[in-house]
Amino acid sequence: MTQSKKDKPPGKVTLRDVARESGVSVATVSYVLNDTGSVGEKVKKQVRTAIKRLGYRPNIAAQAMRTGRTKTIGIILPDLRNPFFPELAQSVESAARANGFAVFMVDTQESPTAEAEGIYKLIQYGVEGIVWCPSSDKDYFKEYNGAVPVVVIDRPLPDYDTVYSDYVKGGHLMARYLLDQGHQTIGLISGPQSIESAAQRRQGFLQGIGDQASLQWEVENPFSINLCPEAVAALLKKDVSVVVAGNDMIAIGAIKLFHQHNIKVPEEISVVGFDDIPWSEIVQPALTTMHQPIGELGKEAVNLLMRRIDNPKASRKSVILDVALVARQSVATR
Amino acid sequence: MTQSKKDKPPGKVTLRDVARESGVSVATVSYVLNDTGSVGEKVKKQVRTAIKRLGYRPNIAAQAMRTGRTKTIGIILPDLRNPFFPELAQSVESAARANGFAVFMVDTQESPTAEAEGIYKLIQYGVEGIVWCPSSDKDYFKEYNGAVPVVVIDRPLPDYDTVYSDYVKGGHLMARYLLDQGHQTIGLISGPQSIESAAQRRQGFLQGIGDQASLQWEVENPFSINLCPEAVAALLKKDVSVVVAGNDMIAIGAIKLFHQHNIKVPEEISVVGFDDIPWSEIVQPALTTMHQPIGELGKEAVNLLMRRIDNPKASRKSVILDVALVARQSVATR
DNA sequence: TTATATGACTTAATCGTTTAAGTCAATCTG
DNA sequence: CAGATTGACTTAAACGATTAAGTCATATAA
Repeated sequence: MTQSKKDKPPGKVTLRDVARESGVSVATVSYVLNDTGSVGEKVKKQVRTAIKRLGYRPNIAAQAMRTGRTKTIGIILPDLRNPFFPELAQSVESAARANGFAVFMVDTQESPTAEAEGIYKLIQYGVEGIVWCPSSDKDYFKEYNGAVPVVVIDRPLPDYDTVYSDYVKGGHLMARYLLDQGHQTIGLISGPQSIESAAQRRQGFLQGIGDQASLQWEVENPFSINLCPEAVAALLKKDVSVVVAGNDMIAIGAIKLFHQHNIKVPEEISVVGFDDIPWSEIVQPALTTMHQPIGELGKEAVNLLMRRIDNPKASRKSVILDVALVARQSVATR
Repeated sequence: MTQSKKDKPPGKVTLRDVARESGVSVATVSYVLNDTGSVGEKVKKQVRTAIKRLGYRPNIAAQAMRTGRTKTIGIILPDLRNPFFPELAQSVESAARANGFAVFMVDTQESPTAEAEGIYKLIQYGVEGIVWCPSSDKDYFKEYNGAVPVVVIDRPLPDYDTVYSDYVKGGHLMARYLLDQGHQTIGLISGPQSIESAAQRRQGFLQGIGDQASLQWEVENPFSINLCPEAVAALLKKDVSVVVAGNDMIAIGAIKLFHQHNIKVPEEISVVGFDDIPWSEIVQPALTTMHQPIGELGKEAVNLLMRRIDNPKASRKSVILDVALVARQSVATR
């Protein structure tokens, strides 16, 4: 029993242990840890070496209970298998980490109940804020109103801090580009119009086109690689020179369909997407699309969240990020 | 001031509030909450309605401090942008949630320092266990030895519970398949041989081939879509009928390269991968590859972790999951 | 010189739970 | 009917940190 004190399981070293080791009170140790109070240089040194020697780490749960701050945030995502989200999650996590926060991830797998439960759980775990990518248009936070700071990503909801890309401009740019390339007949597969971001893309695009080209048909499709029968039927009419998809997933679905039917992209029909997900580079032909700064979105979301955590009654703020066309090989010049 | 008690911020309702509201002691409330101790039915009812009325939720930080259990685990990933990991993360998160655990995600972005820091942080946050996908072959847990249960995913490390796919069998199956398809000349781009999983794939494949076909060349490449110059040079020799890649990312890199050089896949050269990541379905031609049950991996990892959390001194256990060939269009019959 | 401020600590209350130990009536035992 | 048991609670001590308030020399001011 020579070292009865020392073989505590690591990570279970407490403030009290450090205090005993360095011969001062726990308060003093806490003061040097937080650099508050007033502590003499000599004692500071002693305490710090004791901390090193014992390998002390503050217990965050205890800290949280005392101060009410958990130094955690949550991120709620619809589906990590959708290639848009991993990058977002990554950027949120790294930005949070840079701010000294850890992040709870909840992937709702598009289930509304999971979304509601996830929010509930996160609040229970005491997160100081939540980055929320809504999977439906339901506002599950209403019932927890103000319980916790929230910033909404990718969907401009009226009651929250939000961050999203300039979809309207994106639509515009895409329209101009296609006109410049000489396209006159257009088919549009837009995303679910109940989703604000899908609606804005559509609106921006239509405005951009004006009466300079004709919209042959338009169908609505989920943001998915799987196309609804109406979309398939429309695509196979082959009466347009370019298909404009609500996002890259839909565009890739269209490319796959064309390939199955031996329709050459872009020689016979051009296809464009929106988002610039990683897939758009590896699909054949590589997809011309509108780049969204996904990483920036995450970073900005965390910024907004930190701002609101510091000042819960700050006025609502939205940040809108810029988009840019990336021309690859899925558009032909007419 | 009619409702001075009721407008506490939600989520800030405490046991004490419930106790006051229902006219019993906090202990009693705790007992009905945990269904321990002995409490009369009538009081139970009272307490429960008080809980409902006030919207009480236990404060996990406080619970954690008292019981030492945080009901959280961590997952450490090398890079969410690598399409292998989102699905894994998703399955881990949902399995954890099913067990009543929340999960901290840390994406190290392949940085060893981030990996070390992440582990450190997770322990500090008091996670009860960690699912670890090592990004290098460094064992950062050694220094925290036993501080926290760990299960290693995808890489069979000797000192931990591990879960991975049957890479050797996968290599075998792939070899047999290619032989069956009449391939005689093979080029191999294997993954980093310092990584156990890459080594096992290679070994299984080579064994499977035996002397029934000739290995024209072999190069080592990171698990990435970007090919090293040696790999590019080898591929462009066009002296093989099939290229066997260490994983799907490498395979897709090869397909891209062939496409750039107008080499037809699979007509001129066949390509196979390993993993069956989502990308392999959308690349052109769709990739023939070895399916790993990624979702199962995550689920099993959580199982192992729960087992070890319940019984920290259980004997080491590894689970090896089955693989299956999925034949798509990137292999031609000779 | 006496009062006062300052610096360097310590004491102890507190955060929201859990839980061992106590209390006290009602019930059971012999 | 006295003593032991049980059931239904309450009291209070933790858990590991933070921090307001207190103590007590020593330095400064008047």
